[in-house]
Amino acid sequence: VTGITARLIARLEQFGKLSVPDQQAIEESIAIVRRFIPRDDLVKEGDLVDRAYVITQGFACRYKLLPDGRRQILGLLLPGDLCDPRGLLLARRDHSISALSSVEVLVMASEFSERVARSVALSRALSCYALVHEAILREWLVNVGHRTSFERIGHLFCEIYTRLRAVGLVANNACEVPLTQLDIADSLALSAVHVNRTLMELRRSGLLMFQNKELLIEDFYALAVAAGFDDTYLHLERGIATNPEAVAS
Amino acid sequence: VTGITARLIARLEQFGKLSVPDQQAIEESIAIVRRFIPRDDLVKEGDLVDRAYVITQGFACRYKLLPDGRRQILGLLLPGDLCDPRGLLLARRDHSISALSSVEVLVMASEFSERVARSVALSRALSCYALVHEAILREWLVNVGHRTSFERIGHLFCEIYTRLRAVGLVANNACEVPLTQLDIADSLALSAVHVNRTLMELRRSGLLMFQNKELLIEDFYALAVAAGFDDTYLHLERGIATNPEAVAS
DNA sequence: CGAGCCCTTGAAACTCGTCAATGATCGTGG
DNA sequence: CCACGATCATTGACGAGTTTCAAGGGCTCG
Repeated sequence: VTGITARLIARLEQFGKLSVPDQQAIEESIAIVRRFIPRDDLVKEGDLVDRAYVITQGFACRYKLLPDGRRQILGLLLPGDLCDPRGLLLARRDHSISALSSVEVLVMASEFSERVARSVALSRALSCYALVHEAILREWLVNVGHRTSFERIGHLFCEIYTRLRAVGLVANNACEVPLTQLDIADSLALSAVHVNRTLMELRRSGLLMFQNKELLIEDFYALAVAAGFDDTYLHLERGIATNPEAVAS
Repeated sequence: VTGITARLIARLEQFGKLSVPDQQAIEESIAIVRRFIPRDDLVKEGDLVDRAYVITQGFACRYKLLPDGRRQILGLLLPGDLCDPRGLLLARRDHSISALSSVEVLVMASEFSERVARSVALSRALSCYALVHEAILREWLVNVGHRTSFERIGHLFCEIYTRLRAVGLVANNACEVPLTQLDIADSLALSAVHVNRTLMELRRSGLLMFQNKELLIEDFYALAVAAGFDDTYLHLERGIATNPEAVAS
């Protein structure tokens, strides 16, 4: 648990130094651990939003269900991701969150939001954090809107790979990606059938392997080029990630 | 100008009462007026982000250009919209903003962000505001991903109509929408040719008229049903828009 | 009066979705 | 221990929605 909070703090400090009390606010706010199985909803649409939480294991996703029963996945929540720290600001959530694999989360105490409000640095860091996720959402719109199925899948895997690498979950050019082909299809607005075919095409082209929930990318650069992936939108670089002038202020 | 700030304050107060000093912080932060002609960039990708501003007249959009020259519009900025109040938090912007019609904006003074940081209520209101725009972005993803061209265009017009109505720019079931068919195409990830054809289909079906930058919706409810539009994601209702528990805290 | 932008229309090509059926794997209970 | 249902991956054939290419016309503005 300490490892997770340390990592989370490091991640938030990417956007500006946090004081010791700020760091304590995070550490002391961790209340309980909850576990979910695949397809379990962590939060349902229409729920009164409640606590913030941190994903510690597994993949989850934000999604909306359409009247015809189809599902659009709106974004992935990976280990280390902080969920809805400001979520409690809006009355009703307009989408749901569910587990894609078995998932473990750390639920933050309800005082957390008050402590955040009291700290300028913490508020600022969480706003930055939210901005990054908004940037990811924008990139997904571009992905779904303007890329071929081949590029879309490649791009999604580039994003996952890069985000997992940032939290130390990539080894030997490989990482665990517990997504079904249907999950990928719903993320990219493709049919599962077409994802299957395109996945084989990607494998044949040698750009990636994806089997048994294991993603292997031999030559990341080659895949990135083929998929039009540019990691700027993930705002991962420490130091470059924040506007120096804003930090100074 | 006072009308605009009054409206902006009212809009932010949707998310919680603002004190008199908070309101003054907004009023006194307005620095200069700038004007842009269509296709002018207000902010370019890669720019060091700078000031916040308010659109007072015209339509602008966030967009990304793809390597092949195609453009994906990521969201519309309508009169009354506040732009990037937290924008200066991230070092480099990952997208551009340009004028779609002739546009007039009020640029906020650079102290604005400092004054926001000092006020808990203002920070909170701006976070809510950002959350609403994120919700709109999510709905766009659903729109592009899972709806037919007929529904997509209908949905976009429903959103524009509803947002303009909220700022008093709808009269006699009509409003000015200075978008070209190409703008619509780039917003919805369709070709301009197909937008043209679908627009005629919409007109023939009697659901809407769109000619000479003028949008007319006789029976909004009928269009909303046909397009699968549900305005929840715009979080417009005053009072219902915020979580009472969070307000209390 | 010409240039540029926008709207309109037609025909052909293609990507991708739908429908349908088969296998593979796995956990559960009989 | 095996049968069963469930979930997921795979494959083929067909059809539909959209894109692309191409060309023409209307409008505005310099």
